[in-house]
Formats: sequence, C-alpha cells, structure tokens
Amino acid sequence: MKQDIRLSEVARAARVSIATVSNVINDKGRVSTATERRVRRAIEQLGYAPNLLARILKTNQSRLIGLVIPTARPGRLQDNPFYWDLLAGIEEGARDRDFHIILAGIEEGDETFAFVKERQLDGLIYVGASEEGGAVERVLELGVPCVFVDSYLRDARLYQVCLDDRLGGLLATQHLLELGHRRIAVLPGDIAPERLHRNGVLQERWSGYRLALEEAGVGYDPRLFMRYPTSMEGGLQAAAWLREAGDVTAVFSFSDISAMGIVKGLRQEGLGVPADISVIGFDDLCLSGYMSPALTTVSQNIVQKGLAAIRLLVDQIEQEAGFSRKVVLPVELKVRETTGTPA
Amino acid sequence: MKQDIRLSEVARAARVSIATVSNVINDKGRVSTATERRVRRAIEQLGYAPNLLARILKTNQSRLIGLVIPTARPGRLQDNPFYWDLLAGIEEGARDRDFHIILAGIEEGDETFAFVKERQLDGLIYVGASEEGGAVERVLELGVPCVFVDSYLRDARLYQVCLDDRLGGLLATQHLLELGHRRIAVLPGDIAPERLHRNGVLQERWSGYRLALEEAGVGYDPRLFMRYPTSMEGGLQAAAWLREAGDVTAVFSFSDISAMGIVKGLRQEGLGVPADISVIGFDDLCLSGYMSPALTTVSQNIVQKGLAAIRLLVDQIEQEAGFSRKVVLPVELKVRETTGTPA
DNA sequence: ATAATATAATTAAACGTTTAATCAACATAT
DNA sequence: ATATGTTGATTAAACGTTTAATTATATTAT
Repeated sequence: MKQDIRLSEVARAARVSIATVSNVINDKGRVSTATERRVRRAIEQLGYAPNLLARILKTNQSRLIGLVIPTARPGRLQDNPFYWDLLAGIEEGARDRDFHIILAGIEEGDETFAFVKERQLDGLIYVGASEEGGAVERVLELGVPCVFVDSYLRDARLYQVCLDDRLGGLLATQHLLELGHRRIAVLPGDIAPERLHRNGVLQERWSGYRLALEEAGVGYDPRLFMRYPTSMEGGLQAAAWLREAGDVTAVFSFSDISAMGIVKGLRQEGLGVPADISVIGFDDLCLSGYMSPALTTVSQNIVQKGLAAIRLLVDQIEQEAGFSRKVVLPVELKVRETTGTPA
Repeated sequence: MKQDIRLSEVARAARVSIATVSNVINDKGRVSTATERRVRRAIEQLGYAPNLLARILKTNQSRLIGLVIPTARPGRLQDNPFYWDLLAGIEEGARDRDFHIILAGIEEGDETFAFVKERQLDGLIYVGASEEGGAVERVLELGVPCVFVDSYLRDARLYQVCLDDRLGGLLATQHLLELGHRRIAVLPGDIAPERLHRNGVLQERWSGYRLALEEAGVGYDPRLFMRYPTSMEGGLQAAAWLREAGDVTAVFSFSDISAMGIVKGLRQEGLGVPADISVIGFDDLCLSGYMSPALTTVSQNIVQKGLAAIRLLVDQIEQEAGFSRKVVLPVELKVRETTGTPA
C-alpha cells in the first residue's frame, strides 16, 4: 500500500509548492489567507493524510509512547486485571494529548530495549521495574524521557508514580488490630523475607504492617510470613497453610487477587470469613466490592495512577515538567465484609 | 535525540558502501564472507541499531498492528477485565512474530482511522465492531489487512474470530431447563429486543436461548427480557428488577461481569443464590471461578482468542493466509455453584 | 523615485534507509 | 584473444516529509 495521496499531489492541485502546503498543515504562518484556503480545500478534496513516518524521520518526534510491562510466565503478560485499569488511564491520557501507546511486554533479564531507538519512541512508562538485573540502567542509557510506575527506584532524579503504600499497610493492619486480632498473617507475594527490600512496593506495605504491630505493642512472629504467588492460585495455597497454622485469626494480603484466592480457599476448607479468619486485600479491583462476601481492602484509584503517569511523562517530553518528579497517590481503607472481630 | 549511529557511519568504519552494509543487515547475499565479517564487527562495535522509520518509509512495512477497541463512556476504555486477557494473547502472539501492538481506543461514531495511514500500520484487529455507524466501511476502505474479533459481520470475505456463541446460549439455557427451571430471565445487555439483531454476539447467544426453550417446549415470555448495562452496576439493577418480578427462578446473563453484579444484588436483596434464584454467566473471567459462590458460566478461552486473532492477521499480512477466513472457538459449560434446582 | 522592509512563495537540502541499475574484476568457454 | 558469465561491490535515486535559505512581490519610509 503505497501512500495514495502525498504532499506533492496536494501541492499540484492547489498550484503551490510542497513547502507551502507543509506550512499550512503545520500552521507556520507565512501564507496568505487566499492560498491557505486553496490548499485546505485541496487537502479536503483529495482526502490527504500526512505520512507521520516521514515527518518523524525529519523531526524526531514520534508522538509514540512505549508501555513497558514485565511478563510473568515466559512470554505472557501477568493475568492481573489491575493492569487493564492502569492501561485504561494511560490510554485515555495519551489520546487526549495526541500520543499513541505502543505495548511492550518484556522479559526483564535480557531485554535490550532496542525498539525504543528503532521506533524513535518519545518516552517510556515502565511499570513495576525492579532495581535488579540492570534493566533500569539500560533504559536510562537510552536517554529517553521515562516514568516509572510502582517501582520505588532510589535515584531521586527519576520520575515516578506510586502509592502511599506504607500508609496502606499501616491502615490495613491497624484495622485488624482494632478489631482485636493479634495473630495476623501476611502475604506479600512469592518472595522471601530477606529479599523483600528489593521490591519497593512490597517493602513499603510491609513497613506499614510492622509499624502498626509495633505501635500496638504486638510482637512480630516471622512464622506468620507467607510466601505464595500473587494470583488466585497462590491465594488458595495460602488458605491451605492458614488452616494448618490453626491459631491465625486474620490475613493481610498485599493484593486483591490473592486475597480473593484466600477467601475462596478458606471457605473450601470449611472456614468462615470473617467468622473464623478475617481477610484484607490491597488494590480494590473493580470486582472486589462485588464479591460475596465483599472484600475489605486498601483502595487505590488505578485509573488515576495511569493518568498521572502519562501526564508526568508528556509534561516531560514537552519540556513543561513541573517541579516535582515524584507523584504519590493516596490510599483509602475500604471496610467491607471480609473483616470482623476474632472468634 | 538524533540517531547516534547510522548506516553511513558503520559503512565508513567497515570501509564499504552503505548499500553493502544494508545488504549484510538484510541478508541479501552478494557479500563476500570477509567483508560481511568486517561489517558485522563494525555494527557490533558501534552498537548500531537501524532506524525502523526510515526503513518503513522505504519498504512500507511497519510491523505495527493497531488494536482497535471502542470506548464506552466518553474517552475511557470499558472496564471489563475481559479485555486484559484478550490483550495478553494478542501481545504474546505479536511479540513471537516480531510485531508491535499500538493501542487505539476509538469513539465509533466519528473515528476516521487516520492513524492507520499516518502510521502505516500493517494491519488492524478490531474488537467488537458493530455494523452500524459506518465505522467498518471506513476501515475497509483503508485497504489494510484486518481481523474482526467478536463482530459477526455479514460479509463472508472478512477475516473474523468469534466464539460458538449460539451453542453457548444453548448450553446455558439447557442447563437451567434440565435443573427444572421454567421462568428463565435473560440479560443481554443495554439493548432493546428489536435492536438485538444488530449485535452479532448478543444475537447469537439469544438464538441459543430461544432454541433451547423451544426444544424444551417452554414458551418465551418477552417480559423476561431485561435491559441493563454490561457492568457490575447493571447487574445490581437487574437484581432489583428480579426481586420485583417475583416468579423468576433463574437468570442467564450474557456476561460474567453483570452476572457477578446480579449475584451480589440478589444477596443484598436477601435472596439466596442458587437457593431462590439460579444465575449463569458467560465468559469465565479468571475471577469467576473464585467468587463465593463460584459462578456457573459458559467458558471461553480469552487468551486463545487473542492468539487466534493475531495469527489470522499476521498470516494475512505475510500472504500466508490459509483457506479459512473465520475462526470459531469452542465454548464449554462450567457448572459451579450459582445454579441449582428451583425451590 | 529609490531604498528599506515586510510578506508570500519557492528551491533545495536534509532525515536514514532500501534497491534497481551499474560497474569492476575475474574465471570460464569458445 | 574475444566473448560470456559470475561474483562482489558501488552509485544514485527513491520514500514523503520539514525547514533553512532564497527569491519575488508588495508595502512603507525617506
């Protein structure tokens, strides 16, 4: 499909040079109103649409933003509905500001990010980057504007969007403590305690959990640290463990998706939620409020997170960057039906 | 960011012409092994990455695929987790075949699809296209390979991926009939009965429903046709209506997301599921099996749907199109906990 | 009337590739 | 020795824009 109408044809039709047509299109002025009208009519009649590639080649502005998301199992994006809401926000914001989103699932270890240079991307939104593996360094070397979402990178010069995760952890745990729980298990994800500090999001939520315990004068028992994948399946496994444990009366899962698995699992094991065990999650997925029983959780506005990320990035691209490089979005405790006083 | 290394610099370093370098890169042969080695080393040393834009400009092959998804409320992608799974499949397939996905939320009425020509997209995957509004015609005029997902367009020349929706409707309804239900309400979505034939997916599921009733000798009562949006909220409204109706013992919702709303709503209204009313959905979202009670539903493999769509499209782009233009994926009834015998 | 300036349009060179056409060098066949 | 063919490399034109430099024309100031 060779371009059917190009600048030169519009120029011929309007009896002007291609430079003039270009000037009209890009509002460069230097064109009389008479010819401008002639040109516009020609564009209209021929149904001309500019070839962005040629333009980008010349101007180096692709109006294309890469959305980088690490894949989970080899090659497939993680199956957490969380991402869809995030994407909805990002896409909406991009469209408003006349950018397009290109999706790039990557395998963090061996990704070279060649596509960024090849396609001349204007910027990158990197979700859940981890400081290990060198992927972040490789991204930064590209010299392309970048916003990191949920990444907690140490370098203060980086643009980042995250949540008040620690407060979230604090609120969740305080809520359980106030209900009278003392044996509160915690499920950060598929990660060992000693590696927790490598993952900012989990680390922060964890800090909140520990802080709340401390303030309440409740000792921390390392045996209450569970390690299962962040998925429905992981939640089921956690539930099985909880029944074995026996004395646990509440669980704080760091994500709704595994919290749902836990609720499901506990009920299958014949335990009542919240009668026997209280469950609290994190995220407030659009479904969480509609489960039966409805999930108590720490709520974040995921769509807003996406919007914030794209705004930060586009401002940066268009050199309108504000003072702040880090946006911290609020959390809110949503008490619903899966938490109650211990038996 | 002007391209740091270009073909000419590699050529200079290897002491050959740029044409030769190009030939090496594209494996065109006509290069002696000695110079080839020299060139490759130069590429390696300089860290050269080709500028795809320039290449595309010349070859008209962007290796870029547009994913077109109609937006719901002004400007925002619909909040149905369904799409994330679909996207995961599409993205995985695209990466395997060395394509990238560009996301395009559109407002079906006034979309001109200018971006397709502007960015020289190689192909389009259009999800849930409707025959009204002329959007499909406008897409076809572009002359770009296209695959329609869940669209049921009449034109047999079009490439389409869909589900055996009618069978799904049939199985769901038969299941309820076999349990002994006779007053079976149906919730296709926010659409009037007389406009149902405009929406292929709903129309087909509806046909299945009617067929099952007929085979069972159960008359169809138009009052059992509900009209509420395909969302949690819509489900809640449907639940309220169901309580008013009084004599309905089962509901068939054409999507899981509203089925979940119904279950939630009925329980709020003090009705038991399935004790008082059975509920069956459609989709089998990853969460559906984990709700309490777990949702009985017609299951489809959404990720596979995405993979099928991308395969069909890429085959078409690379002129390897097979004989069949239409892929119909199977459905499966998943009986779980929200259906039972009527009281 | 002439010079200086502002306005409107054109020319031509880039941007970084691919590729058809061409050429040089050499081997092989007559 | 000449014609023929093969192999390996180069040249130069194209892809569809933008834009700096330039020219032509009209306007204003002296």
